Amino acid sequence: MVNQRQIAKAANVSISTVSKALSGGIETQRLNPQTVRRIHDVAIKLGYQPNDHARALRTNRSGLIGVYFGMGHQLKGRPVISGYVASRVLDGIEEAVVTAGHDLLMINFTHALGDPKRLETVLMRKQLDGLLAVGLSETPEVYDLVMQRHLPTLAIEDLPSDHPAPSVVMDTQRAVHDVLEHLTELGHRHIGFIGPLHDNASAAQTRRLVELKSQIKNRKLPWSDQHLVDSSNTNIILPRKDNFCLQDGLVGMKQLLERQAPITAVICYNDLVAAGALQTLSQHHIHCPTQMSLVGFGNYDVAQCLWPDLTTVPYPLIEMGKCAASLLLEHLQTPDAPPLSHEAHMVYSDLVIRQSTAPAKTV
Amino acid sequence: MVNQRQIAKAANVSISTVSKALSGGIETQRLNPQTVRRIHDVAIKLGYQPNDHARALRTNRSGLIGVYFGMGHQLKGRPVISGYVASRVLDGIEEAVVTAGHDLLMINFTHALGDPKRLETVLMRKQLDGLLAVGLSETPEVYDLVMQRHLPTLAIEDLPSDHPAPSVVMDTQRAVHDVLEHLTELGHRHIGFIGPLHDNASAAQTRRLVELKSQIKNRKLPWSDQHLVDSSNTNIILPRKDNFCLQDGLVGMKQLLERQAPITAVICYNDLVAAGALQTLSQHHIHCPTQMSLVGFGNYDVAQCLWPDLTTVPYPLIEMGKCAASLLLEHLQTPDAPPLSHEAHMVYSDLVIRQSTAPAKTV
DNA sequence: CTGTTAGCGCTTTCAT
DNA sequence: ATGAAAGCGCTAACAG
Repeated sequence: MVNQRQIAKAANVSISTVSKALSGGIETQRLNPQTVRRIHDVAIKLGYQPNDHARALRTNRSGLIGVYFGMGHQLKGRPVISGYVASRVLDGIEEAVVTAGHDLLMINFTHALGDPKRLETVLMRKQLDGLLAVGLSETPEVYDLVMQRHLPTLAIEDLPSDHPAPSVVMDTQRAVHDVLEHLTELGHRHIGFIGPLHDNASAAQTRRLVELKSQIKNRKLPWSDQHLVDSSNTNIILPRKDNFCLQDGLVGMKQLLERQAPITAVICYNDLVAAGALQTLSQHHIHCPTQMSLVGFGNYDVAQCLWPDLTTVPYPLIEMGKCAASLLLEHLQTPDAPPLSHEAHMVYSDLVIRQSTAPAKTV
Repeated sequence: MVNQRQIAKAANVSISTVSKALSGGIETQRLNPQTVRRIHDVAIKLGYQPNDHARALRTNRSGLIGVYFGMGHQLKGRPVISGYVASRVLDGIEEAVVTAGHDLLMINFTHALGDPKRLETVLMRKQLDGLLAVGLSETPEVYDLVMQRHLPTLAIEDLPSDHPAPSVVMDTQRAVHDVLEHLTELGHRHIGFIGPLHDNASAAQTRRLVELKSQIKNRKLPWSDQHLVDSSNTNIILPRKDNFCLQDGLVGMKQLLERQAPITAVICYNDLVAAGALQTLSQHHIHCPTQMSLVGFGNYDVAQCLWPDLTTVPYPLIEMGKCAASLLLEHLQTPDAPPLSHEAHMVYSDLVIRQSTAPAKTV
């Protein structure tokens, strides 16, 4: 393994000159350009790569960004990273972090559910430069920890409600707006909503319903308990099995139909739910979209595999990961930067209109 | 940040005694148990955590495992980690690595497609202890690199065909056996196969077809070009868009039907393809499973969302990741271990029988 | 059983 | 414009 000493010897300079020449910073400019060039040439010829551990030890900066996933992403020992949300966010993060020349260290709690100690441990041992956190709201201790240690941190999507942290979130308001705009343009007025039928709705899922209610009210569309199915409303709490979202849709749509309300369009809290709803519709011989329009959420792969394929609001998770990572890295690269802004950065993506929505039947 | 010196002072011992006491190894046992206990107490009271960089610098072992994804996982700039295969494998790896007290460093080539230099760089800078590689077959240079550097490496699923590397793969033979057993028990004899209709079949996908042909022959089932649709066979090469697998199924099943062969069951190279095939069937008013049985591969989420839901062979990717990581870590923890065995470790998971397969029509 | 010492590779004053 | 030297926190060889 070639180090600076060997370069120094080969280039006939001292080891500290080598360090300065290769640092690329202001120090480099103070050196004789010829010396710098010579050192560079030697370094390349010898195939030099700096030792990140030595550098980290000396400078207290590791070049590592940590990724933390809250407990919601690993409920009941289920895998974390292959989850819909986690994998996409991670993809965005990875792209931005690697592009910026940093490296990504996975930290999570698969084996220590709800134990923020693990994060603290990694933090101390690995000297993380920053943290990206998905699902902070469930573990305020983690938030306290990073604040106390002044660890630059950005929350993604799911931030502690009581302490507003620097964060990147989806623009739910706009999403709901676009869905309602689309449906009302098609002539729908009685619009139903199928929400989580289990006891573990995420902050983002909750936001969707709150926002929907508010905008439905603003638009003066009809709304009552009849239009909504979720566990607050029905006392149905489905077990959270592998296919729990699908079940929510199957059961939710059944509920909705039994009520015989004059609903012509249903919004589902995600695409899997919509898939379940679609199955219930076809079992009841109700044709989608001519008799009932359906809107999903997320633009999952499933959305394209169904027939009819789903009109849906994409959940720009990759973008969100990328955005959060970029903001964090920019912050880190600015010396004496002011603390990260506590206002949420909004990310959005346009409604994808497919075959599951059609004009409302004119009665 | 508390270090060993502070512990030494507080416990009235020398710094090297602290190191020995906390090492947990054979050195610890040579010390006075009382001293060890005292040092431990102090360490805990002060909240000591070792500095991994210092340790790595000193010992040349970083405690880091790298994960490498080959180019197939990031075709045309598409995201890597959120891919079906990558995310699941990663999940298994993460679990095993973190359980064993190591940490996971993401390395990949999102921004340096086909550039093994990037791996080399990370290797040198970060002193990786080992590597887990998914998709090695596409980049033999990477394989050469790790061999040359004696970096303990385990390939997952996709190994270089010419040089057999230590690897973990799915037991394709058994998978195909179980599918054929199931179908023949149901009375099917004319069995079709829809393979990749694009020019980038993975090694695993190819293996499935090869194995199928071989076992069909052994069972003396009818087989001809009529039973197969893939790009070698039809000159159809679909563009690899977002939903390319679905398209393969849509188009592939159409081809198969046009041939009017007496096929009663079709195996698809994955569940998304089966989803496409199902759509084509319903457009042609052919009922699945009574008129045509369908078998998928992978047990994707989609498989459960379809109607009928799919009989499918699960692809035990999480298990495979876990298995590979465990093997690697075990190897690393054994001093003077012999090189990793070059024989492939097999992982398997049982056929999931759902609604898309039924007895063959007796003509 | 415990302490002294050297040094891993790098950055960073401080001198020259 | 360059070099000498100190030291980041830890481990390991050696000495006592």
